[in-house]
Amino acid sequence: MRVRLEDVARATGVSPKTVSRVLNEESSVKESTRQKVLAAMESMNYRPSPAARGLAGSRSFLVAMLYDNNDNPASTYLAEVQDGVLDACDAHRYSMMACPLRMRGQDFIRRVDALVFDHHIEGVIMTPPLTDYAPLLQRLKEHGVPHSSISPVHREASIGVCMDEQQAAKALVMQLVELGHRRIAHIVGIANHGASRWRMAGYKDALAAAGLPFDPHYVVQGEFSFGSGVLAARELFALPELPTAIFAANDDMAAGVMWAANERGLKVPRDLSVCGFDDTPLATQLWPPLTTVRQPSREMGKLAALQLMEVLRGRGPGLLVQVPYTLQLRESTARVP
Amino acid sequence: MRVRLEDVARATGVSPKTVSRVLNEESSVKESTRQKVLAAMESMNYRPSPAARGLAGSRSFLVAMLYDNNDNPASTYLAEVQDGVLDACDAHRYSMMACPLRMRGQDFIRRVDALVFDHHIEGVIMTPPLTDYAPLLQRLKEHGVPHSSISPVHREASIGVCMDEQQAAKALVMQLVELGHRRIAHIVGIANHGASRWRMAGYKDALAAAGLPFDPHYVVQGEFSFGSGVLAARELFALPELPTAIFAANDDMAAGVMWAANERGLKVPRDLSVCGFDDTPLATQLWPPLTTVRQPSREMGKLAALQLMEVLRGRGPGLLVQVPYTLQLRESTARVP
DNA sequence: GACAGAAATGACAGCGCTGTCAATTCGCGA
DNA sequence: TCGCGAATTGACAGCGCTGTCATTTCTGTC
Repeated sequence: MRVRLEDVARATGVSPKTVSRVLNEESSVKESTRQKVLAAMESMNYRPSPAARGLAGSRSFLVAMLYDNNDNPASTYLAEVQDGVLDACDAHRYSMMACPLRMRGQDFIRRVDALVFDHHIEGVIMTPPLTDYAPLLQRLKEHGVPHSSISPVHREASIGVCMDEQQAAKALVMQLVELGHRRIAHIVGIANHGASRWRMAGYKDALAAAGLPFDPHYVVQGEFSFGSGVLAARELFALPELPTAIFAANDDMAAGVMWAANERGLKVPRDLSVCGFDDTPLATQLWPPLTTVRQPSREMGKLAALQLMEVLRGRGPGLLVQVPYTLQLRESTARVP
Repeated sequence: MRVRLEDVARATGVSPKTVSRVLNEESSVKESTRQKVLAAMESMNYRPSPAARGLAGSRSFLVAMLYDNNDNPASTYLAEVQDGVLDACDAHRYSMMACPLRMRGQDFIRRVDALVFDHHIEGVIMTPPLTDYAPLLQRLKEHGVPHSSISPVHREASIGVCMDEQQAAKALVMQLVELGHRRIAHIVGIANHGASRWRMAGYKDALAAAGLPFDPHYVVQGEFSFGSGVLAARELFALPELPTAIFAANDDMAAGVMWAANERGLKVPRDLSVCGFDDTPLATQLWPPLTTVRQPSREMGKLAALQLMEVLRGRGPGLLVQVPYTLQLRESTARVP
């Protein structure tokens, strides 16, 4: 029926345990034996049973991708990250379970416990804002589950992947300055997201570098959603002196700004320059196409998963790797008339 | 350490096998016994080990969601479907593996075999165009794996979920007719997708019902992507008599049409009415907001998964359930001047 | 009240693999 | 050549559950 480890052992003339050792890449196997076993596995088309490995050993070859399910602000982002994670899993013969978590209530405890106890998941990959949700981190720590974070706020203690968002935001706003803009507004994202902080910090950095004053009136609170971008823009349009450029902390809000500009009869980029952050597909689907910062979500998912697996395979402590950003200068920004 | 089935048995005073029977909802257990066992499970917080169940029995409590990974046209759609599937899995204590498949090459065979042999998945949920990919269906059949389809082309032989897209498209185009439009163009989706056929058929139905002639010049081939929408619209704008309304087979292409309209200096909806299909988040983020048909993707994912589980639990042959559509009339369509 | 047949329950082996620990073989200096 | 620690390998039990088949306990009938 099924080719078992024992069959491979018999074919090779060694004990099942030795085959098991080869399978698990344990070091104490003579190279010649290893080759023989590998050859037999290959020719017999042997495929280990995850269920049996899970039952007998402690390993399950399962990782979980945890993400916030409360609102659905950027499902494109999640989809891309997930694709990247799956890529990495594929390469290392891991499987991934997608696990949406509701942050309010105790749901996440139940879910995490289920993952750990029922499925013996070996590790976790998280996206913001879960990356910095203390109760969750706490629970993972209690269970001793390694985790890899994508764009976590606390960079010191984390493994995973991040981008220098502050530097990217600064570069983006500097572009606006170079185009002659002096009244540059910023729409902030959800308060406790790292992304909000860094992008805001970059905005301030750029103002400072350009010798422009920081005016709190030009900073409006948003919450990463299209609708909040509309509202924030309306607020800015009510100011006595309109900004000539608006930097929204993500593309969705930037789209909202452009929507509100249309509503108000302002022509982008003639009357107003707009830029966002993330370079979601939306960015090139707006008219005019949106100037933004490309964040390689898929790549980041993959790298985060790879870092996790390094840890799981005991190949090192795991790193927080940094990926480069790219400015995407498009038609939604222009020189001040 | 861990509460095992044996522990529950001891606490209840029955044999492990009986507890197992309760766990698997087998019928030959006296009701009073069943209650006792269930109570014990509850109070001891017993959680069966999927690995052990998978090893011993034939069941794995795993289903796979298969989707096409070639291009990434509508990741929002996939993300919503996946959320729905996860919902259903949660309710029935199943786990889901996300499994992107490349249709070209033999990749899908390797992947499917891996799912079946390695993970013993019990069933599969598929999205278009996989739902009608003969080699895949063939392979699933060979393995005897039940599958549930979302919007499959061949409705007779399938279980899963669908929507009356033809009727929906017809209703949408009828709306345009009622607004006074006579020259209504259509941008078709990728050729072999059921969605393309049905939406086209609904378009024709509406023309016929309104007594309007079908003019092939007003039908342009697209491929569901934003870019293809732009190209198709440019083609239409090159016609001697411009259409007064364009029905694109999905929202992304409709967004492309609006983009091209901007490019061409046409004002939507004053000079041109535009409508799409799917009601993705994009629809409300465009200016003006897009008239479209709401397709409840998340609900559809959930229902497809539920149908699959009905089959897996032997509760019936499985149905192809139909979900209702909703017209979303927004500002991208207006009365002909 | 005895008995056939159905309903409910239990004993036991084993799913395919790995952990533990013991046994064997190897390499090398004395 | 002998002896010893290190490098390899193997024997065996058991992970937590379910399939098979035997056994016990109910039913209802005459």
